[in-house]
Amino acid sequence: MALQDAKPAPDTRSRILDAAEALFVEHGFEATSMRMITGRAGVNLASVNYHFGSKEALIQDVFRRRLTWLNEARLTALEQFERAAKGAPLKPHQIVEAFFGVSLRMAADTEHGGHTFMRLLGRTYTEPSSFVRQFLADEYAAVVPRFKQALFRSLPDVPPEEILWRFHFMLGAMSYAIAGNDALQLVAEYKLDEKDPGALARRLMPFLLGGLRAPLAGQAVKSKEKTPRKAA
Amino acid sequence: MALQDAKPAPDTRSRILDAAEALFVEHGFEATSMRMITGRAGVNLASVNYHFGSKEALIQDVFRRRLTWLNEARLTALEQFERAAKGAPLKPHQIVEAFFGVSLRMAADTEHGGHTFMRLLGRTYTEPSSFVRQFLADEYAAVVPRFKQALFRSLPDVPPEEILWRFHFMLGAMSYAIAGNDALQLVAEYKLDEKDPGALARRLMPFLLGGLRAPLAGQAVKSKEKTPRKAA
DNA sequence: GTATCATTCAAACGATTGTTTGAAACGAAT
DNA sequence: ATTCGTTTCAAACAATCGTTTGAATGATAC
Repeated sequence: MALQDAKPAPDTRSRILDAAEALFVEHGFEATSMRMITGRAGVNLASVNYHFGSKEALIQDVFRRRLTWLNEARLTALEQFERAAKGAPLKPHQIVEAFFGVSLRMAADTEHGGHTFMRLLGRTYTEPSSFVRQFLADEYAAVVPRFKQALFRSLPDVPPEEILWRFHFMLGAMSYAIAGNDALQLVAEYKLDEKDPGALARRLMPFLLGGLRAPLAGQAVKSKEKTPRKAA
Repeated sequence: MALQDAKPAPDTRSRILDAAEALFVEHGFEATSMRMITGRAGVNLASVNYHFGSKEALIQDVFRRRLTWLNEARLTALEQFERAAKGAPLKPHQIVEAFFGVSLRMAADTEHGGHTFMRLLGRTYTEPSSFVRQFLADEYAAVVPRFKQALFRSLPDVPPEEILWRFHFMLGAMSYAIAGNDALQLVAEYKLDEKDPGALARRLMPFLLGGLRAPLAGQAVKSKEKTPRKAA
């Protein structure tokens, strides 16, 4: 075929990736069998091992396909803000926007699989499997230090350790907001409105910023740690 | 033996529960086999099916053993605040303390398995397996409405829907803070200090309150939703 | 001692797992 | 038309899965 120069056509490789991505979200890595994947993709069972080598390698490729792009987009967004700032420290909301805003926009893309992937990614942060965690660590190695440094400069009065914790908290809130859409039904009766993918971002970003800029715990008061008295 | 009256002795049942709890955190439900569980517990393979019936039933009992107590403790804490308030609406920080403070105190208990269990619980919110989700929903059925109502009364100016979202965000931040301790290593080089289990609570509670009370998103602006221009 | 109960044990069950194999089918180049 | 490299296919592989079985063991009551 000649017309598959632009779009390589739904070839076996990407059909497998799509099917695996969706099934991993639905059932998890372990509970998703090769036969489920190849069955959904409409390809032969052996083709996964032929194209990817193993199930582990397939899992990694499922992530690599989109995670590399995502992290580059986050870096690009950060650098754009930094260029505009001309050496001045960024505002916290800009850094949050660069990291989490990009993620949420990807999660809002329900057509090209971005939504599915972000659910999978969020779920994977708590994935016990060690090789997945190691893989994630490698993929994030180029991004995290840049954002850390930007946050340190942006919030010079906040202890760096505290900033890292809050970054971690923000990551958790976002991941659950995307991945744990099912868990939301514990709290509310309704689901996330699929018709308005931007709604989550509009609700989450203020929460993240509010948490990031919350007054520090009473580091002066160190009497009893029963109940935090008042924060604001 | 006569001296095993006070402490019912590490009987088979609870040895299985302990081993399963630890292994589920370490490897997840699917990746943890019956043979791993019985091997660590030092009991016969068939004893799981004898005492619990099936692997599914074992999983549910692992949760039930501690979750029932946890939810009762959360309710007790809430009712204590409500009694003291004499009908007046509670302060947000009191509600957060009742729900999340109790959880964090359980997570700080590294000796009696509370820490292990809370990691497992946090991880399970994103668990795809349907029967676990259904089970969690049932266990939370008595607790969630009470806290929802308390929050609605406490924040009469905030739309109820927004409150539910923020409750969901808080749940996510806490779950990740506990369960995703491994994910923290993506961000920081160090781990949570095991010697100071209360540290997490002191860091997390201000973050949660800051997010809960953050100013609402600019619900007036509704121009284009390409890139959120400015938030603050 | 003997009967009765609950529990433990080694062994095996069928089903399913990820992976491998060797032949068949395909497309492009000679 | 024939060769070559790539891809697909049905079938089988050993390993492991959760579960079941029936006999051995233990403790308790008669």
